[in-house]
Amino acid sequence: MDFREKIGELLKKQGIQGDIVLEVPPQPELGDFAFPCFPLAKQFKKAPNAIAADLVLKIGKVDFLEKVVATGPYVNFFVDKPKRTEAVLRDITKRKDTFGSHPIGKGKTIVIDYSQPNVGKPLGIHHLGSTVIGHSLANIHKFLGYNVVGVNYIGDWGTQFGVLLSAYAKWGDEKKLQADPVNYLLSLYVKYSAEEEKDPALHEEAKAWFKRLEDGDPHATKLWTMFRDYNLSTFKRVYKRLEIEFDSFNGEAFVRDKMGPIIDDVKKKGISEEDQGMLIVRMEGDLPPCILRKSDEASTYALRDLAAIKYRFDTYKPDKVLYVVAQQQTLHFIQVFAVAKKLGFDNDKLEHISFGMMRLPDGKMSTRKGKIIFMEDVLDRAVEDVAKIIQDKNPELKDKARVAEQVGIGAVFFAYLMNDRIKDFEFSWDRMLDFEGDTGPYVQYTHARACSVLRKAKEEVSVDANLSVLNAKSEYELVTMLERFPDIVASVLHDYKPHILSQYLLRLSHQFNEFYHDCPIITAENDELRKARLLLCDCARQALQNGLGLLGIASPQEM
RNA sequence: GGGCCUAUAGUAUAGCUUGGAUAGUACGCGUGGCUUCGGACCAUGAGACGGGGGUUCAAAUCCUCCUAGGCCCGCCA
Repeated sequence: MDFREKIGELLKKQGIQGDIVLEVPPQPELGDFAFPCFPLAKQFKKAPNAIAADLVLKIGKVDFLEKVVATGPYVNFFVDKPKRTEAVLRDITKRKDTFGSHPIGKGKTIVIDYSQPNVGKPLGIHHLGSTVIGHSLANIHKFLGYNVVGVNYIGDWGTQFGVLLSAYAKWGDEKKLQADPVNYLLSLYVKYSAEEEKDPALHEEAKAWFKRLEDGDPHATKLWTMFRDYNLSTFKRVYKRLEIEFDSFNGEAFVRDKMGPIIDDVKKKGISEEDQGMLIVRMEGDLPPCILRKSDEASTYALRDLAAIKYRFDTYKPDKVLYVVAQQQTLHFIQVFAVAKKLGFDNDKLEHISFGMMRLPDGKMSTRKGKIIFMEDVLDRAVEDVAKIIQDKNPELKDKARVAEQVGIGAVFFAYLMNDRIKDFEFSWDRMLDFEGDTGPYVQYTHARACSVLRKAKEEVSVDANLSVLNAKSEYELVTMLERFPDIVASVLHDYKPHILSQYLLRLSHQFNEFYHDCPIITAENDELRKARLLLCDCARQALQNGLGLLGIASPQEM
């Protein structure tokens, strides 16, 4: 039953023209849906209040509506609550894990490029944004029927490798490397960056090393392979912990043998030109040119991105390719997408999903300067803190370590995903390690609480319970909140903003807890009411679980 | 110098796409609630739309100028 649609038809019959936009009144007491009459004032040459009153009289009595009243300039519709409750809860019990999905992506393929850490540096907390946004967008697309290709475009090529190779040639120590490869490589990188500031010649040396690597020098290649393998295995360990799986780890190095055709093509199409030894493509307007090849003939990341675009179009035949990459690279993607268009790719399919900077209270993070917070350290501390709380509040809990992991990671993910991705994010331990109020653990707690009630009820939830007994305000408001879930999920993809779902889950949790406090479930005054409330409780539980899952967050049954 | 983004209580933020009723939430602060299903909870109070113009019956929301902050602007990614 779509009440919106039916009310729309009703208004059309009264001679209302154009798109009928129904609002939801700010207070539930005002009604379920509202029709503002302001825009009609000119057409009918009457005051909006009079028009509203008039419409109420004309509409009269309708079977699916409880009543229709004019409140000032608004026509407020009160729907038949039992019918609405019935429709919503039956849908959830029928759909279960798939509640909220609709197959709008069926037959479509989407490539999502996210996380993309750089080899030579450990995963830092600044990778959180791309990783969790990309992951949740991948989950939601899958949920809506898309064929999703999750690509982790590892930064395993480029001048930064020249830096590592050059540094290793100068100060390398194989024993230290083997003892702790990731941290050792990081220390080499940091040291080289510091020296480079004093002696610019080192920059040229690094570029030269990268050129050797790109030209296939066996020694450079051997070291590169070793460095890459060390890092990749630690990356994979972290992703496993985060329960994130990629379909492809094809990074920049993967496309290094696919750049030739791009060079040939830009030359053939005459869109490139040589400038001071570089190969560039001029942009329209005031945009700076896109550099494809440096004067030493080494590739740039723009060229590699173009090769990756060709590979992805050829291999996956995508309907859309999303680049979940920080806002700083906006210009880069404008340029690359523009060149892609000149090369004949449909660049409407390419979209940069940008997000704000992760910053420290005292400024920018900088791997070069060693100002970096490691992802694993944040996870460890979050999990550790959660473990203490569990020890304190629920010492009998089974599987404590696993639950602590789920809740700790849930807190970190949610802390990032709850806000609009476009805003800069100032990292603070307090923010990451907060488990009360508007947080991931609050939503998880609400879910666990619902599970607890269902467990203690010691009876199966009966799907044919009589729902007309659910008349309390908090019951009905929980139902209307649940009703919104499918639209919320779909709207995340409208702007690729997972925080819409996070915010919704907070509101749903608040609404559930209000219901929980107002309405005894197991100890309800009669059997009929208990069965109906158990069903409602189970439906809320299901929606919370589905929603958290889409954000990549676990829903433990106890915590 | 040019371009992109951001600005909402003490703090962190939602609402801006598609203008509409009393600007929502959390932390912190004040008050209250466990003989009832989990207090990682609930109820309640005080507290906010950067500034100026404009459009409109109506602006946090649209336009414009200004201010402040962040990011980017040919051989890093």
